[in-house]
Amino acid sequence: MARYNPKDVEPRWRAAWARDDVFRARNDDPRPKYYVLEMFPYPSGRIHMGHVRNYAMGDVVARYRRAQGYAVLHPMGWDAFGMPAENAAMERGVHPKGWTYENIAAMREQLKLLGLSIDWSREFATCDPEYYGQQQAWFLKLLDRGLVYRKEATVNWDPVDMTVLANEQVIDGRGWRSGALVEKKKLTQWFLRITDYADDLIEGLGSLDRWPDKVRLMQENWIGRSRGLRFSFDFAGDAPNGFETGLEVYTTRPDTLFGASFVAIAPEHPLAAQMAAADPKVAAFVAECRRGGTSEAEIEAADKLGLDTGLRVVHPFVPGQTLPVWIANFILMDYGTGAVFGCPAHDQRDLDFARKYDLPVLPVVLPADADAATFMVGGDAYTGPGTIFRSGFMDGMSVEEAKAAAVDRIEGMGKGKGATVYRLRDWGVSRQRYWGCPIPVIHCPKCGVVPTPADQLPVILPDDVTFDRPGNPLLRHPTWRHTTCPRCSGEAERETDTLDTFVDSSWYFARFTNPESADPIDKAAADRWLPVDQYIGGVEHAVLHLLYARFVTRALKDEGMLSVSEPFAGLFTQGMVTHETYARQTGEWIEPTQVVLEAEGATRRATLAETGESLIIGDIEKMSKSKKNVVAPEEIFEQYGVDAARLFVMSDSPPERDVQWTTGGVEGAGRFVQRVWAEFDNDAAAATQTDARGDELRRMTHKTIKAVTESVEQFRFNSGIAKLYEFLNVLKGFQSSDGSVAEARSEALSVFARLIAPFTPHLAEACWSRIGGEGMIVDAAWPVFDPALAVDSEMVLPVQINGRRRSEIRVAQGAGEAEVREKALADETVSVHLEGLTVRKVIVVPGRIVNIVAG
RNA sequence: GGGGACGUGGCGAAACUGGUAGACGCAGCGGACUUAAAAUCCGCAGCCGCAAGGUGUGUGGGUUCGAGUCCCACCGUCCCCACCA
Repeated sequence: MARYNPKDVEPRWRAAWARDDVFRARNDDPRPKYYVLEMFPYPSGRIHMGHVRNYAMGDVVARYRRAQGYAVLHPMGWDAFGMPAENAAMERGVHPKGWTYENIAAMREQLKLLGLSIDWSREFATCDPEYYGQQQAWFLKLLDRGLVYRKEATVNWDPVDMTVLANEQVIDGRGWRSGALVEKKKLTQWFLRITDYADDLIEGLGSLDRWPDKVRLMQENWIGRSRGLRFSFDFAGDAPNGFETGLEVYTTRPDTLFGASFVAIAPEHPLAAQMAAADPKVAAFVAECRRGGTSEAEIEAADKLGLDTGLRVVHPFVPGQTLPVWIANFILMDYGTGAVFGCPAHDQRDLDFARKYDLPVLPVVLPADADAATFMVGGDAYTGPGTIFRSGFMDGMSVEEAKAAAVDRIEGMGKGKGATVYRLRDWGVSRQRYWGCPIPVIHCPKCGVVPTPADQLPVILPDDVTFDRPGNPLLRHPTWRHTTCPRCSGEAERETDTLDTFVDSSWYFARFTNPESADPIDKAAADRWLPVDQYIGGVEHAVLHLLYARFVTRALKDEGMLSVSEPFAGLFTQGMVTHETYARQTGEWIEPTQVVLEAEGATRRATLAETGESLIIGDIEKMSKSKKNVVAPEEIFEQYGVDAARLFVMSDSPPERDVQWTTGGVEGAGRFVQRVWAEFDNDAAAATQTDARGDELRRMTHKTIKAVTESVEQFRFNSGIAKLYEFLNVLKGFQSSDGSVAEARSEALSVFARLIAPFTPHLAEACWSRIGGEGMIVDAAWPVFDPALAVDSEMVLPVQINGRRRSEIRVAQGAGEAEVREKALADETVSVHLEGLTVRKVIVVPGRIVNIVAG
């Protein structure tokens, strides 16, 4: 018997799959389709364990569906534009293009080692002109439809990457890549009108029943729909210039209008700007507000600041009552109208502000158990339900009734309208970077913004650029941006901004259906394959990529290029690969490969291999270079084999949860691979008769088929793998030398090989070949579960007395309740425990349990 | 501040719609093989107890014949959003 040598066996099977081109998906394949996709990687140059886990999971699904007879599309590509390539260019003087394609080549080789069932013929990178040129084509169609526009806006400026960031890319006031504090800057930028689809994007979530609730909720919160009232206050006395129709505010609490004691506007509000121009005191205040940062800590610490403008507005419901207009630092210009009315009694921010500046606090919502005469608001605003009081026509109404009544009244007065407001902003897609898809428009001094004519696409990035200075290389290229206007043939300039790389990844799944198409999307191919049946990736894209992709899919559908609204019918968000960290007493991180671990009972010790120096065992964290807790996949493949690595990252934790990489764990997986092979290699078929022992094995076989199938269907790979371990342990007890089980055993081996094939495909091929399976296992059908063969003839029922397990009885399958009851009461151990007690009740749950209630 | 998820052995974790808690793996312990070690194989193992038995799924209550699972309160950890009117 030879030891199984993955280094020898695995490459052979990969070569065999490639030789037969087994994973190529054909658009004219008549079988039902199944599209499996994992979020495509950024070509950093090296794969890491996170990739191994992500792509192994997708491969399990793809191979399982293939075995079930689906026409499976499982493609791979590269999310290849972006900052790291430019950083490399600046740091090491390499060209982003060369750097990127070299990384792709290196990573492709590493990914291929994984033995994934990928159709490599469809591979592309988003930085291929054939891809981004098509992106430019649909971008111009959206421009034509008015879904793309240009405006001056205050944007998030990352001073390190020297580019604009979308709101989604600002985390706690810092750039998501650079970590630099983001600044506010006014720039003319390109936007995609995602807000046009805000409602539809929320509605659509309802149909995504195979998405995690968490992600749907995050998207819903991100879009942030709120219903309220938009209305205008008239000014008392002369209205400022441009505000003749009043000061417009937005509120979700029109029911509290009688409790209003001030109106506040944002420091960036046009009215504030106008007053600042005339009054240095106002100007100074506005400047002070602008200084505050936007990070969490700064907002937490920031005091409410306000300045009374001296202007007053008229209360819409109370004749003669006026309210002061303040400029306040806590009002956001880009939400609602940038102005609110303050009702301190029922809003905490308004209350804090009112207490600071000594403004009236007027309760108008009375909690159920409070007394109207004595109810007061102290330091906490009351935001709960209740009855409206001190509010004229709304008195006695509930909060909800009053909201509707106030909206009706304001609408009747012609002062405003019920309105829906979203937190979601339009998607700013301009990036002042080189390594991205050029925005295909031309700026003509006479004609304005002119789309690049279709026959001049793609607008290709020039290769001859320099990175010796920060900023956008396209802007300082000597010739690239100079062109002629397609309309008037006069001198004109190309747009030098490039598109946010999230645009690239918002439609690649559609391009995979026919990457060769002369149009952006081959509609027939897209109709054939979309939506993606199972999409797999990290939860960090819950609101970025996944929201953008849903939006672009809708926009392209409205353009007639796609038929689906939702690109991903099923979504799975997988957890990360983590590793324990080790550090010297000095705090210096130490790589796992240099650490020796020992255990004494429950105590674990780590020492430095070289010196024996005692190390600190730190937290378990996501593998990262900075903590030095990374394990290189290639070294693991070399040492234990690809299958062992794939098996381990899926076996130890539920797929949605983080998995902790341990040497012991992967060694265990490697041992299992060896034991599986030994079991197959040992097998020598003998006689073929089957008896009770054979039936017992057959029952186990069919129970395992059921369990593993369900595990794969429900993304519980860890449980499925555990069942396979168990199956192997049982199988060992049924050797072919025991002639009576030979037939059942050969069925068991055949089933085992096919069940494990999605997880450890190389090993499965070797086993299949060893038992003389027909063809390759990639083409073998998934085993079929036969319930009749899984039924035990006898079963063991636990017997409880007063809910405590005391004994167990053996009964025939399907035994009647009376028989079970009788047998339970007759049981010897049961009688002992029942001594001195009276049986009051016996509960028999068929096939489950017996509980005797006695006292 | 708002929203959400989760708390099970030394560790990662199982447990279908309420029905034998801890499957499977890691680490551990014992044994076989070996001159020895490694590897491999066989076995033990929640905790307390020699045993009988007791006890046990973050804490405290509740519903139920029966609760890891359902309900209430609390404690803790993690994630998302955040001066969003």
